[in-house]
Amino acid sequence: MNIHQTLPIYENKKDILYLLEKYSTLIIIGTTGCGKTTQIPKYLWESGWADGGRQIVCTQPRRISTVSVATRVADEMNQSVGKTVGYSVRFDEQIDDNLTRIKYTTDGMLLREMMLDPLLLRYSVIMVDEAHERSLNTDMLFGLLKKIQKARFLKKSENSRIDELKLIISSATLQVEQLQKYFQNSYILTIGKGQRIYPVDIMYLEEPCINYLDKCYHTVIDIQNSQPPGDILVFLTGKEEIDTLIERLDNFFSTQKSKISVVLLALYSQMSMEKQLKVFQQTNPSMTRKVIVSTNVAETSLTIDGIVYVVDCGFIKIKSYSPLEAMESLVVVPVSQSSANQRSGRAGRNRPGKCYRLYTEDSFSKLDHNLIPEISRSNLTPLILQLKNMGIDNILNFDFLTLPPTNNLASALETLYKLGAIDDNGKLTETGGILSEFPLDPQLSKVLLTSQRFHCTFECLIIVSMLSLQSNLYDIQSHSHRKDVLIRQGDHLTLLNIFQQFQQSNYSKSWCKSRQINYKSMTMALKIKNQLQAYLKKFSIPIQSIQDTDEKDLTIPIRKCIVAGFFNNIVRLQSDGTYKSIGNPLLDNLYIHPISVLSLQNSSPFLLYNEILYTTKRFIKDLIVIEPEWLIK
DNA sequence: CCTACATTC
Repeated sequence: MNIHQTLPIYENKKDILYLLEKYSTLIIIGTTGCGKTTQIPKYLWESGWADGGRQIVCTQPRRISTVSVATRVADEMNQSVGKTVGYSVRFDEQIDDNLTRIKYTTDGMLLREMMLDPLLLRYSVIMVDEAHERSLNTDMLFGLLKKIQKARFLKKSENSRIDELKLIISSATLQVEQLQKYFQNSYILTIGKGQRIYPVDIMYLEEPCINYLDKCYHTVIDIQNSQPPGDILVFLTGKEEIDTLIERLDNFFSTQKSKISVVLLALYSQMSMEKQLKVFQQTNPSMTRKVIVSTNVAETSLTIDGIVYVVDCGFIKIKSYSPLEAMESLVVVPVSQSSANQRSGRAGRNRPGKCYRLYTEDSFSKLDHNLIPEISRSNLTPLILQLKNMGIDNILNFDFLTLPPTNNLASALETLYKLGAIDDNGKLTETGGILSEFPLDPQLSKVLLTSQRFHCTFECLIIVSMLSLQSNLYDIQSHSHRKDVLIRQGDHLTLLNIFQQFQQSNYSKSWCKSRQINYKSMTMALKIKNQLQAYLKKFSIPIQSIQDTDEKDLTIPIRKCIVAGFFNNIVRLQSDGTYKSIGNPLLDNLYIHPISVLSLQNSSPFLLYNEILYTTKRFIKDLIVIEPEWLIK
């Protein structure tokens, strides 16, 4: 028997093909490992869905899984990836325009494609995978795909060359009634459990615990002292908790003698690749026991073999957005039932396992089934600009699976209006059209676009690339490691200097390391810069440097461009030494974050910030000094 | 003086 025929999905092959002929949308429920992601596109290809130059596309929420699944499917077909099976993610593409019939891509990439080909006519079937995660891009895809499906259905009657668009929505959880109602003429198909999943014993606390970090500590020690060999995966909410637990466990185990020694490993996405890979290194289970203390990365993004015990603290750190303060922040909230189940499932990949939930069974039953979708707790400015680009003028009428809070929609529209991206009627302007094409936050695109007028595109391109990094630039906060790169006039100019010196060092890893600058972040900034450069060329924007002008203070034009994008983020010095927003009365008592170069010495009456952090105080960071008269425009 | 989940174009 062929190995692929042992996957549970094989039994459903005929059903899937039949149901897809009959219904417009097929909703497939199947657990991880059931083979839906790898096998369904292949079945469709075999049965002719990619004939006549058409393609089958399958979207993923993440880059890594997109590349790895495409590679695996190509491998199963004894081909290299980029022939019949290809992938397309940002910065990396393996597609042959003539040969590729099955394409894996990120949902963000498919959204980009829609801007060029609004009906996505090359695709006969679009499969949206991991729909239960409800990522921002997945939710946006839902609304747009539904619209495309309708439009193609209507056009089909007038133009025989246009095909109906078939959708497959695949989800790991059972809560799909909402999806079935949402997609017309849809059908739910449940696929048998993955054969490779073993049973996991779930243990709850008798009494709720006060300090879950403490409870984690004792639970790990108990497992080590009383349970047979097998690695442990602990879920916590963030880096600091992880480091604390590891330190405490290290102190304990270093004084203990036992037959099986313990290896303590942290896991979070900010870590360097080398450190992450340690988690995957095989150890001899009769000699050592790995204890991996992780954030949510291990719940969805990374899968580690050999885990037998899972310890679940019951909490998760998520993004939350306040439109009134125009501020995103992170909050710790109880996990959802589906997250908890996903976490416990990590214990049963290789053999039966155990999961210790550090809360009571009663608390579990009271948890929400799913978290609030990301679209309801995000800044929607970029998303709405993209919708406007696709001709969706009335955002309130857009068919969101979950309608985001009206406040978030309103504040996004207001920002777009102030940026000049939409007009009084809410229609996309010419500027807005250009802004939406850049793979950037609209405010950053605006800085870049404005730089043409001030002849400093070369400098702004670098600053914008550095600002659009989502991860930490500095490994250690202290300035003392970076004295030679700091520019006292502001953080943006420091970012520019860091990038240029990094380039002069020939992109040296050790140059970064000796200054405690994150190398991963710097290489990402370089990739972003190169990509943006291509877009500038597309819009015929020359990359002029301010150095080539006869400007006296070279920083003034650069600072003016930043104001053009971030005019909402201006603060004024008050008599007590704190800053207050000039536009938003809610933003008061703001302190300069110690990581800013302006924390070293500053008494400027007006500053512009790029970020507010709400920790012990409200801190503003990524700052430059500005002149109030620049604001009148 | 310092509280960064995870993603994506």
